[in-house]
Amino acid sequence: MALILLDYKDRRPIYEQVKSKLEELILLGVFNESDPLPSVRSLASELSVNPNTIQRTYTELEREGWIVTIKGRGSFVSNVNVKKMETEKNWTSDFVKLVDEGIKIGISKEKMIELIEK
Amino acid sequence: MALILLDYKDRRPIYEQVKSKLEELILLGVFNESDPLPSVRSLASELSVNPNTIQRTYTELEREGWIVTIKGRGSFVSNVNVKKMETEKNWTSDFVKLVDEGIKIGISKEKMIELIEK
Amino acid sequence: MALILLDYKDRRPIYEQVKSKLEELILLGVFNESDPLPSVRSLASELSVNPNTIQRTYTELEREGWIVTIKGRGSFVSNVNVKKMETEKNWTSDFVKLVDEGIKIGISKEKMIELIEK
Amino acid sequence: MALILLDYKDRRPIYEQVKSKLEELILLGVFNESDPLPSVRSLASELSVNPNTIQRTYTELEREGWIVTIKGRGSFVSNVNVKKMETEKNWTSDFVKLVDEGIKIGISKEKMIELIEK
DNA sequence: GTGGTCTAGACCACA
DNA sequence: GTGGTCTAGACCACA
Repeated sequence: MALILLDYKDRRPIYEQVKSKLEELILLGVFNESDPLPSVRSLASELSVNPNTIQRTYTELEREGWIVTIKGRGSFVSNVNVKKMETEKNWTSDFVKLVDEGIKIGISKEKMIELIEK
Repeated sequence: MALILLDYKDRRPIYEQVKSKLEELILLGVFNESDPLPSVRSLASELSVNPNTIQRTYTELEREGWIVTIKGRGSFVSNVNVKKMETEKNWTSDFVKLVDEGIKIGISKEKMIELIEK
Repeated sequence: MALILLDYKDRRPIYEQVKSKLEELILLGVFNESDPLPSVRSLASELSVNPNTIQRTYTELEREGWIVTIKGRGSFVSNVNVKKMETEKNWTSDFVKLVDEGIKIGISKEKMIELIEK
Repeated sequence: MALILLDYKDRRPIYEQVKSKLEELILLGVFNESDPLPSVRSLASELSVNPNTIQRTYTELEREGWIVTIKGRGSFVSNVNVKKMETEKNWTSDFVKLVDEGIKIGISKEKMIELIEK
């Protein structure tokens, strides 16, 4: 089973879809620190997209510190814990803000919890 | 006790701060359908801002269907239930989206519920 | 065949629907000057509505000079020509205004004529 | 020659007169998609009105999708074709309604066409 | 009294 | 330079 599926209805560019899918896989521990990512060419052919598109994904992932690329060797996951904490902190801040807003407009905590458990 | 307090750390314009405060008060039932809102001038003097600023708040609230204004008479709350449903629907949609995203990056439902109950 | 048909989808009050139907019938010459209108009761029962509703229609028609009511005799069409001219004048003024506006927004006279002849 | 002339006999507020004049100019193709509109301040001084008045005109034009405003850059015409279709549709609907009403009160199609060609 | 519009002019953010 | 917000204060229509 493929780990990455492109979504035709998603209006973001492909390189960005692939980028956020890879970030998710790293955060979920499917790829761990120092694990090699698939090569640009192999991932491109698996998804039937142009290698340039995947190249762009990898370049951006490296720029943001998710992976390191070693010439002639490949790309490897890096800084998992830093990234995990960063992402979790941002999400938590958004979540708390939205919960506060919900309370202000009269939505009960029970209703919120129900929405989560559903 | 004043119902509305301006927050100088809030970077939104004053007319918008007052607007969202009034929306909250309507959603929470502090102002009910057909209740008169304070007049433009009286609210302006209570908050020590220019009447034009409050005028703008009321114009936008009317445009969005929160209140109806009768010339020479004043402004009155309108459509409370419609607005309640609209606002709740939008909030719920945002919330569900954020919860999904949280799950994707590995945040447990327990952690989310904890953030709500805190 | 009944001359007046109520329209369920019309959101105006019944007395007003009947009123404008009667005005049309007078303007079109179905009822001529001095002709008697149906009695309040007979028209009410024909349309299956409350006589008070038709009473209101007739009161308003009299107030605006379309008919005269003679106690014990009934209601009669009056001032047909005055009303014809008034109505035509108002309609023409609206029409000319709308045509001007159409030209301003780039609608050709040919297009307008086509809309009429269709 | 000035493209916009204020009409002191027009009882609508200035900001609204200017607004509908600009809409006409866009519909007639005097301003095309992506064209810059005059800046708030320059149009205000050209018409000898307060910049706030023109500011209001531009804010409403943006809210209704006629223009897009880029802070520090200026305001630009947008969505010409969408707006053309919208406006034409509304006008046609009003026109057809008025023609129907005219027929009901006994005005001949010939008379209508004459009013248009005059 | 109420809201609606407008002027004159300041100050801010963005580019 | 551009637009966005705000103050201070006038004058109008409506009731």
